[in-house]
Amino acid sequence: MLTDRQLLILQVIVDDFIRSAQPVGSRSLSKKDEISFSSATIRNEMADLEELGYIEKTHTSSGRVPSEKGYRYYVDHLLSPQVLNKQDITIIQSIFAERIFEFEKIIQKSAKILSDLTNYTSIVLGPAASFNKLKRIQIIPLSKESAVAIFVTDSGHVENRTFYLPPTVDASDLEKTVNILNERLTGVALEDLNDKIYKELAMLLRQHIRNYDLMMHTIADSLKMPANEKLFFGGKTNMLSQPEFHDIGKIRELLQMIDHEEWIYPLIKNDSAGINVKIGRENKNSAMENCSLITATYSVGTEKLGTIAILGPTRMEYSRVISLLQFLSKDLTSVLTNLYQK
Amino acid sequence: MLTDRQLLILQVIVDDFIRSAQPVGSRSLSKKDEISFSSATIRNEMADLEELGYIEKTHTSSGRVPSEKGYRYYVDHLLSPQVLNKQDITIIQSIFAERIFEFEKIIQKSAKILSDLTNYTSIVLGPAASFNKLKRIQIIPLSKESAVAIFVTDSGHVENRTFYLPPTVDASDLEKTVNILNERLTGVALEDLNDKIYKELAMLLRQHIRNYDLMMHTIADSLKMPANEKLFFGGKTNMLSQPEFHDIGKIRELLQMIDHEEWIYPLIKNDSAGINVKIGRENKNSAMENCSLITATYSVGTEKLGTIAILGPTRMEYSRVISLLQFLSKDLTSVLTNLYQK
DNA sequence: AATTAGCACTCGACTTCAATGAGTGCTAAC
DNA sequence: GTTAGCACTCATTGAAGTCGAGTGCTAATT
Repeated sequence: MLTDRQLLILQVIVDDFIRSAQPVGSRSLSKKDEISFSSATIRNEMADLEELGYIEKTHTSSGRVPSEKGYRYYVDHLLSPQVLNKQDITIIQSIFAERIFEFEKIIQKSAKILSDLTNYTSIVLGPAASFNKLKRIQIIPLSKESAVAIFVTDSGHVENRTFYLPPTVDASDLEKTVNILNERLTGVALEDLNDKIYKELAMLLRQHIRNYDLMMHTIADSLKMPANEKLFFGGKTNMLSQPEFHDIGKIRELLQMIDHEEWIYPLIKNDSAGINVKIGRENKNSAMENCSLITATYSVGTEKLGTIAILGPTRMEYSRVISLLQFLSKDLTSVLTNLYQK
Repeated sequence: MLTDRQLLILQVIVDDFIRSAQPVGSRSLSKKDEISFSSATIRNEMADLEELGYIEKTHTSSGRVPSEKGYRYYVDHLLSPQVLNKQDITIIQSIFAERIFEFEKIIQKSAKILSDLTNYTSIVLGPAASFNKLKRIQIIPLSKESAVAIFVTDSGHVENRTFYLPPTVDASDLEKTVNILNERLTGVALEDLNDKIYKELAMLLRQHIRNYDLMMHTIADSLKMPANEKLFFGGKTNMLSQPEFHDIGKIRELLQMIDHEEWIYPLIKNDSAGINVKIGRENKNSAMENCSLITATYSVGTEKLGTIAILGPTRMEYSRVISLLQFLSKDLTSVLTNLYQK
C-alpha cells in the first residue's frame, strides 16, 4: 500500500515528533541524513500520507504530526527495536540485587525504577492473591466480640480480616473449626475457598460444631477476597512535565483517573501475554485521549501473574519503553519462577 | 493596636477574598452591608493595614489581598466559629454508620469524606501501630528457606514479615521459640519488642534453643517495625480546581510532595493536641508556600493516636474546615475510645 | 514521468498600541 | 475625622501589524 519512501517519511516524522514534540515540516525533514530528496517531494508525499490518515496538520500551514493511525502503523511495522544500554540494564537488575522475599517489595521497586527510567508513569499490577494456595488459617480472638482471621498463602502473602464473633461461640468450637479448615483447605487457591467451604465442609462442620451455621457464614464472609489485585505506581506526576499537558483540565482528568484504582484495572487487565500497546483512544477512555499505554505480563512458570505497564503521552518513546518492559518482565518472570516454583 | 474599624475591614477583606479569590477594592468594600463609611475612608484604613503588613497589593493599583500575617491574625482573632449544617453532620456521622472493626476502614472513609466536604486535600495519619500491644506471634514456615512471622495486636492490627530461615533451624526449636515469645511478650507494645527480646529473653532463649543466636537476630530483625504510621489521602487532585493553581510548575511541586509520604510526616506530626493551623510559609516547605494546613488530633481515651488534616490554599475556608475537623476528631475519638478501650 | 525550484498564500506566535476600567494615593472641602 | 474629587497606575482586552515556518500548486528540469 505505502511506498518505501512514504514509509521512510512516516518513520522519520514519528521519530522526530517523539523527540521534539514539535510538528515536523518538509524543510526540516529534507535536511535529515536519511532523506535524499527535496522538500517539495516530501510535501507531495506528506499530502498523500495525510490523505491516507497517517499524519495530520495542527492547522492549515503547520507541519505534520502523527495521527493515532500513524502511531499504530509505526508501532506495528516501523519500530526499530532498541537495544538497551548497559546502564539501563544495570539499573533494572538492581531491583533483584537484595535478597527479597516479598513480592510486594519487588513489585514496588519495579514501578519506581520503571518510572525513573522512562519519565513516564508506571503502573504495576501485583500478583493476584486469589491464585495463591492457602497454607494456613489462624483465628485469634481479640475481645469478647471480635476476632481476627489470618490467611497465609504458600507465597508468604498474608491476608487478615477482623470480624464480629458472637460471644455464644465457645473457644473449643472455634478451635475445632480452625483445625478442620486447616486440614481440608490447605493447598486450595484463595479464590476457591468460599466455594469449597460451602460445598465440601458444610457437612463436616455440622457434625462437629454446635453453632455450625453462624460459624460458617462468619468465616465464609470474611473470606470474600478483595476482587482486585493491588496496584503500584511510579512517577504519578511525571506526566506533568510532558509538554502536551499544559492544560490543567486535561491534567486533572488524567491524575484523577490515576488516583482511582478501579478505573485502572479495565485498562491494563485482560491483555494477552507479551507486550501490548494501546494508543490514544484505543484505550476507550476520555482521560487517555492523548496517552498511550504499554503493558507486559509477568509470570511464575507459565502461569500469568500480573502486569507491568507504562503510561505516557501518545508521543511516547515506544521503542525504548517496549524494550524496557520486555526486559523487566522477562527478569521478573525468571526471578519469581526461581523463587516460588519449587 | 488595631482599631475596631481596621479589624472590621481586615475581616471583611479576608472573608471576601476567601470567597472570590479576587483582590478586594475599596469601592466594593464600601458597598457591603457591614460597612457604613466611604471608599476613601477605607482606602486610608487599607493603607494603614498594608503598612502594618496585614494586607498586600498584587500591583500598584490593584485591590488588596490578605498577607500571611493577615490570615494569621484572622485565624487567631477574627474567626467567627461556623456552625456546621445538618447535612455536613449527617455525612460525617455516616462514617461510623456501619459496624466496622478495622481502624483502617474508618480512617480511609474519614479521609474521603473530609475531602469531599471541603474540596481540599485531606490527609489522615493512621494510628501508630507501635503503640499497640502484642496479642500473639505466629511463625509459619513457607519453604525450606523462608518463613513468615505474624504479629497480631490487641486492636486487631496484623503485621507480617517474610524472612530467611536457615534450613539448619529445626522445627521443634522454632516452636519452642514461638512459645517463649508468646509467653513473655504478650501485652508488650510493638515498639518495645525489640528491646525486650534482647534484654529479657536472650538468656531464656539461650537456655532452651540450640541455634539461639541466629534465631534471635532473625526474629528481632523482622521486628523492626516501620518507623512511620500509615497515611491516607482524600481528594489528591482537588487542589487542581483551586484558581490559585494555574501554574503547572507549582502544581507539580505540590503533587510531588503529596506523593512522597516521607515529606508529609514532618508537616503534620509533632503538633500539639487540638486544632492547629499552619499558614503558607509557616509550614517551612517551598511547595506549601501558597497552602495552609489545618490539623487535628484524635485519641483513644487520653492517648493521642493520630492526626487528621486538611491541605488547602492559604485562601482556605478556615472557619468551616476548623469546625469540620473539630467535629470529626471528636467523633473519631469517642467512637474509637468506645471500641477499643474496654 | 518523476522530481524540484519557485512562488503565493495561510496561519499561529509575537509585538505594539490604544482603550478600558478597577483600583490607588493625595488634596482640599465638608 | 470623613469624604468628594481627581490625577495616576497598571492589568486586561482587542485590534493591527510583522514574522516566519509551513503549505499547495505550477512550471521548469531531469
